[in-house]
Amino acid sequence: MKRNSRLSLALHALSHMAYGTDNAETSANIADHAGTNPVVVRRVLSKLRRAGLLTSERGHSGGWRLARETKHITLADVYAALGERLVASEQPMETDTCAVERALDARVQQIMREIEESLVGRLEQTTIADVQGATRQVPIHAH
Amino acid sequence: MKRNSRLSLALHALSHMAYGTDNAETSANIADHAGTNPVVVRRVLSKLRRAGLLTSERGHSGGWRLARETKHITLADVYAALGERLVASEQPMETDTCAVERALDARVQQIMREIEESLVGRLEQTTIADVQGATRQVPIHAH
DNA sequence: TTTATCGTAACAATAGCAGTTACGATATTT
DNA sequence: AAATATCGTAACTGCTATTGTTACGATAAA
Repeated sequence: MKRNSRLSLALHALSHMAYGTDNAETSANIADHAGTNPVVVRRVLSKLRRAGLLTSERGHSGGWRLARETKHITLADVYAALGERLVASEQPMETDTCAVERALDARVQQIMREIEESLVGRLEQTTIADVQGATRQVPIHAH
Repeated sequence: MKRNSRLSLALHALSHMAYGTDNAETSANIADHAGTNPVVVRRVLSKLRRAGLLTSERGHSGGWRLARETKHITLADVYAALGERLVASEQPMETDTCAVERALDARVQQIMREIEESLVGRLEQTTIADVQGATRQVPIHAH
């Protein structure tokens, strides 16, 4: 995995869990399928848990479960849960520059925020159910 | 500067140059105003030059000039010139996984590409002239 | 009691990127 | 011609974010 791995890992994991039987998915299992490490999976999914998108159970036969139907989880939910800001970033304004530069800086940051908002708007239009989409009818088998 | 520094530096520099007199802007000058280093500026602006967004002249009294009017440079032009891919990334598909996983992977990547496209669509809606926008009437002075 | 699992801390390895120095190439100015 | 200013670019350093990994305690089922 490389860039945007958290977001794509999250989407991967959520979609994968949606296939699942009643059993909870373990982070080891998810990590296997996503080609990464159980701890990395737990790191990412724990953010989704804090945001109420899924639940986890400790102990023997524990694991992860979706907290809602896939069609009620949007990519914007996931994006927010991860705290991602792909476009805008929170930069404290420089105070030692002249007025023109400060104004220009503020304007650039405002534009970036507007584009970030528009990205989030787009993410709201897609759900995890949509991500499953075309793959949903593929028969389930033991991996 | 920190995240998305290349994009925001590019916007900063382009907007700044649009204020300019007939004289070319030097990378040292731009770097000063953007709070960074001349080499960093040249690194970023040379990509914009290769994309035909601006020109540069070497030698005494050389520097950078816009190649077009600001209203004919969109943020999508800049984004493409920089080769940025904020959402999607070109990941070679894993070949050693099972069919379900491959299908899911492909689907996630497709979704990311669609969102990337939608981001670019949004960027096409804004020009450098728009970035100047509210700051344009601020009087020019010697910095 | 054993086993499987999450939760989390700590650390190592990596990658990407900004910053910096240096210097050649080039063009203007004097 | 010489001096000067500027870009173009390579090479290197340092920083930061991220992923990978190990370890271990807490917890719950078998």
